[in-house]
Amino acid sequence: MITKGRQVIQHWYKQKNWQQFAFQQEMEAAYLGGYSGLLNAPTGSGKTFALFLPFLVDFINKHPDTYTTQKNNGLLMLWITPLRALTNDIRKAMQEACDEMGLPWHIATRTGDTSAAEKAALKRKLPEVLLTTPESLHLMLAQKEYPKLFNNLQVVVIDEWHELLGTKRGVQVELGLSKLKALSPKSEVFNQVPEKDSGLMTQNLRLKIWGISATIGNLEQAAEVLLGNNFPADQIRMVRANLEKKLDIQSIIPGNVENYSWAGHIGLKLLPQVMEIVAKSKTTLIFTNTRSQSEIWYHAILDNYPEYAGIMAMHHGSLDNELRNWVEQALHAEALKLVVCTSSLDLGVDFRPVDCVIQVGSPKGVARFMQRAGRSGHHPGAVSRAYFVPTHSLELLEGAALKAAIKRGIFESRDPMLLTMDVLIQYMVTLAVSDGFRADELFNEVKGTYAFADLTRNEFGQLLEFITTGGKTLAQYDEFLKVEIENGLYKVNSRRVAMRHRLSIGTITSELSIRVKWLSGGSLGTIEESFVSKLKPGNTFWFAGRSLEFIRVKEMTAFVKKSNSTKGLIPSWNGGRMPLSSQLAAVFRDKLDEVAHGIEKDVEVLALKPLFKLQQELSHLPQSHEFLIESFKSREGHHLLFYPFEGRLVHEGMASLLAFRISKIRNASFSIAMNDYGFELLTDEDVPIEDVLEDAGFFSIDNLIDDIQHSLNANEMARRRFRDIAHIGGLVFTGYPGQQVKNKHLQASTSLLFEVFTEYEPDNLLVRQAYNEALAFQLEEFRLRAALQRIATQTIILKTIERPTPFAFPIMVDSLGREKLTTETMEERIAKMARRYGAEGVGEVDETRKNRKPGITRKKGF
DNA sequence: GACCTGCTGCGGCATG
Repeated sequence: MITKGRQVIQHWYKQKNWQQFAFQQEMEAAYLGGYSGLLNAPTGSGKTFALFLPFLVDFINKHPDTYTTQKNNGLLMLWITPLRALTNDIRKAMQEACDEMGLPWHIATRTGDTSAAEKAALKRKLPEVLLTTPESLHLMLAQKEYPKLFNNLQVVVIDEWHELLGTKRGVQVELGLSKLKALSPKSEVFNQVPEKDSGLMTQNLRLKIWGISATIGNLEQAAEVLLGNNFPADQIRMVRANLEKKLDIQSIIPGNVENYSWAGHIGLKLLPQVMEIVAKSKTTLIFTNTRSQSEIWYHAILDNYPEYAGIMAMHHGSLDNELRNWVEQALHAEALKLVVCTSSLDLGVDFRPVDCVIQVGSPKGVARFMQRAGRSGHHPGAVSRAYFVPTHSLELLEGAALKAAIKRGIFESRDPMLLTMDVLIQYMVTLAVSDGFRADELFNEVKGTYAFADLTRNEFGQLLEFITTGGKTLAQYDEFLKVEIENGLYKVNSRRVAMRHRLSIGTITSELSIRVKWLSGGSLGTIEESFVSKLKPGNTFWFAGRSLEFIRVKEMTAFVKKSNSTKGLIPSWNGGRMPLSSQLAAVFRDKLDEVAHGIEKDVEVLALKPLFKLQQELSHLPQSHEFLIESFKSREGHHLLFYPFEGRLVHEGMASLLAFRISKIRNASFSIAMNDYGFELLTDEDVPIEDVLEDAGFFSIDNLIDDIQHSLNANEMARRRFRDIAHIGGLVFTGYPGQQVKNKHLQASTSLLFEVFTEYEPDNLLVRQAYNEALAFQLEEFRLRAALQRIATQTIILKTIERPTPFAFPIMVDSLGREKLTTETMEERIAKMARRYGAEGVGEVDETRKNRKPGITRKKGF
């Protein structure tokens, strides 16, 4: 028999003239069956309705006669997204559906954009559906009597779970869910875990938890993390959309690879080819890897293709929100033909008009490239078109690797974070701020999460002590005594502490930046202090796609006016440095192995043939069982080049490690340079590399941690990590909104705390976390270990070379920028380098490098 | 306080 709910939905589908996909039906069955789990579906696949509609069917089935009149049902569905903008879009879609079906419901959002009045209204009258962010959920948990809000809660949805998984925001979500589970009726089932598929379903578990995730390498684990390790295994389902998305990927191949840049990261040489594609497409997104790169590209297009003025825009994270919103709307309205952007457009609203995506430079990962490619061709059945633009010759092989990886269905995993004590401390204080908590209860709830499954009672005790007394070290400072214990209830009584805590909920930390404003008012975005300090009044710089004259800085604001000059500096920002993912790196090595075996089925490989031929002549093309080391002498000293093809972070760690191990045999100091493919050790000493290689321990993983601690400034890395940890854990207060505490002070205070802890309480959990994070994320220890183990099985090919090879050249050029101060421009120096080594084959280096000033001394290994 | 190519994301008071 067809239920009332199904009937209503079917009718609605018909009116909409929509078809229901198989996975949507599967999702509905799982939902109505009372399951929780993970929906694996890409954006633009109707995933929102795949979850929302079953929820409506369920409700209508339960209230078949009153669903059109019944109001004030309390909060039934909580929908969490990582992006504020998404909450608004989804709200609109849901509200429209409810209106059309005659449900008199209120769908609301609650984010940082919600006004105080609206927030108060939400408390008085709960909406049926609330869309919010992880941070706002925790702010709700910091309110008095918060459990009342969730009295009627039926389901929590975590949208874009893959984006949160692997971050501290993800851990925050886990903790939030653990509380919602504990509040839900029959929550005791969470402590009795039946066998999976035992056939005995734990009945009446009312709260359902569903995650929505794009495809990642560890979907099963993603579901485990989401639901926690105390979730009844018989109530978990995985629903996969399996929508065949047609993807058309092409690499843009430079006309003459031999003359294409051997090094560089900007890629402007291919501008004409790129613009040909743009001209042929309706709407194009050009993705660049850095904010300054998008400014550079935008500027170059305006210079060379002035006809794009007015139909082209830019989008990146340092531009003002107003500007970005305008761009997004204009994209929707088909008013733009081209947008140059960074990953700020990776996620978010669907831009239907977009029919072409161009990726400039390595996307560094398969999943990221897929995500971006998917921004084009959103119509059902449409083909997503994506182009890859290499910024230097060897990068072209990444194009072949990307295609192969996608064909093989390889995706990166998102590794969940474990035992992040800073996030737990923040959560504990959050609960203490509202209704307070009892230690044993909370310990059990928290143990149910994936992140804190291994938390010991002793560690938990240390955290309790920390928030009540400041712990061993800080006990004498009042400001760390936040939480009081009253009859076993941990509670914050001070209004000041409570207020300050609410102000600092969240796990995202960022540097203080300088706002760019017109003299006449109106803000453009933000730039960094270090860039502003280079400017003198009257200087011109390019930002937000405009030529600006710098007037002055006042109170963290740089005032500017319009400039007519077409030349000017382009700001750079200090963003994160992403290494090539290990999955993409592995396929890249496969491709290289094919090359070494003379397999030339890829257009990219075919185009690169002359380059590889030269590599073979000058040195060697390593097969997968070989590890290439090149050595040569120059006026600069002795160069050793290693090629693990394992991403720059691993190379940085391995370079320091090997330098340290060499120095144990022979006293020498090294300069280090690296890119995603390999690294260079440069020294004045004549290192007997053959002897060093004979030493079995050279690539060994024995004493790895110890050697790393000696070779790298591990303390410094941990100290920097500790800054964020101290912020999140609430050890420092970053100031009231609009009057941030100066960075210098914060640095000084976190640095001081780090030292105090290290000295008096070396086993402090937060300090330990800082070291662990440095090891895991800065050094990618796990990957480094795997790489060393791989190398240990490979045959080492040591080649003495006369001049830099195609493999070596990009690494050496990267190191140029770090060399001693000279008056030569980058262009002159590269030309000189090419001449010096008689590298006729060496193509020109990227245009934009010409203007870069040489600066700063070369980085010392240790 | 280092970065030299270097991303993204959120949140926020005081008061009788």
